[in-house]
Amino acid sequence: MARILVVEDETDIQEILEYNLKRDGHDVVLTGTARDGLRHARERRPDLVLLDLMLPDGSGTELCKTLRQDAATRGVRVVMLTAKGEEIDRVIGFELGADDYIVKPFSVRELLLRVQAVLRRVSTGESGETTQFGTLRVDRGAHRVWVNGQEVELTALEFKLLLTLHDRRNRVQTRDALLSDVWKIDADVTTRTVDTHVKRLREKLGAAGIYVQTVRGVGYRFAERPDEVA
Amino acid sequence: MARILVVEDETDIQEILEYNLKRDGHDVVLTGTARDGLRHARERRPDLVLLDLMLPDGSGTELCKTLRQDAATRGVRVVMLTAKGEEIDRVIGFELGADDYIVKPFSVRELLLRVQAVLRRVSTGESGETTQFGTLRVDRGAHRVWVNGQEVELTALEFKLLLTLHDRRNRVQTRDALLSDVWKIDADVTTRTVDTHVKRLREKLGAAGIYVQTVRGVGYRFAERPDEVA
DNA sequence: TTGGTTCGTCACAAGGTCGTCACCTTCGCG
DNA sequence: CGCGAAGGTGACGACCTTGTGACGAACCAA
Repeated sequence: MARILVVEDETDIQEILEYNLKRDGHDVVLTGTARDGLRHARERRPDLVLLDLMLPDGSGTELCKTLRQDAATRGVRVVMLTAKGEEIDRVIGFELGADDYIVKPFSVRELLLRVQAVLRRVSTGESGETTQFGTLRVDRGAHRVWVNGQEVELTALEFKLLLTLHDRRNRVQTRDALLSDVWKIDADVTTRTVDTHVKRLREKLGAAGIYVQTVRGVGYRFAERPDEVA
Repeated sequence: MARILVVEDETDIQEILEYNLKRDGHDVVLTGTARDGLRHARERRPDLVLLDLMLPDGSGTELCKTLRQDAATRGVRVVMLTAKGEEIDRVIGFELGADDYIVKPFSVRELLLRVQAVLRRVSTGESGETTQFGTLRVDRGAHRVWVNGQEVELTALEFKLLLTLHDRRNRVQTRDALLSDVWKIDADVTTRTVDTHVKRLREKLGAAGIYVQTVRGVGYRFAERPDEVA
């Protein structure tokens, strides 16, 4: 189905990834170091690299950056794996050019779904960096947002909130889910905080604010139109 | 909030789990053997199974595998409980498709957080969450409903009621069964409340309201045609 | 330090939701 | 047909949820 390179030093995680990815019909190669990872990536040009943030011989972020810049690995998709609490978040991950970002411990299902999603974007030619959604354009890497071509200034938190909603569009997100995905692990905030930031986000998005929909008694949903067909 | 099956032979752990999960608003059933666990899982279709690795009548890994393969328990989430030192089985647990694992002795807080996280993925993770039933289309993830392509706005409670009826379609649900499945655990309401909400649901579903059928003296049934029997 | 920005919380108001009740309609049965 | 019971219906009030503006703490750059 796709060629996937796993760069991860913990052998049990390696095994889990190998077993499940192969079961999903992928062609899997395992490496435990950044050096081997880069070599394999250049030689084999995998479709996707699953990349641990913490590696024995260097950080995964460096490798990620290299993969992005190296001509030999142009077009390779990168999904970062990070342990909870590591000083990186979604936004930083995206700045490095990662296509997605998964926090350990992760559910196997979730991982497979994300991998599928990234691969799907590859095959449909959708860019990993910027996405157009209705009148809204988002550039993850540059951290910029436009509504009808007009740039909108968002704070880091608002941007992250928008990304999270956008990435799970057409799915209701409970306030708790948003809190755990957008806010820091140790953040001690109430669910009402989400409301306030949703309000500010809508405000800044202007006309595109209607994409952020309230599902009363449940949470928020990002969708194009009220009657959109799922 | 969710139906949780605990398969664990140590009674003190059982008690801790039961107490805390119930306090979190979950509906909890306890079993101590793999056999009972499987039976309950098939009958009750819990949202989540908390599964001890070491059971008196067989390993939890076997049960996990069975739960994954059995059509009657499709979609059930599994969280494995393992004693320290059973590290090897951690990998096996993931390979078998467990959604998470927790090492004993665990902090109650951590357990509850993990359970929450896994349950949240249930409602947001799965793809292909829309089902077509006659003229009715339901998207669980987005919390949206269409009748003949026209979106219908349901409240959280109405939506849950519809899902519950739909999931047990062609089978009569007594008012009491609906109350315990749809309403909060501590809800103190009369069975007539169900009637009222069925009425509101039918009203909003319009033409598709005929799917919600009254079985006089018993309860309600969700079916395509009035004479359909399961 | 100072000034500006960002963010979390609060209180309030508007409106939505839900449980109940009284009354009406329908059904099953003789 | 008439009766009683079960279920449908409409209305209402209590409660809950969310949007909103304001405020102060924390942070940061100059």
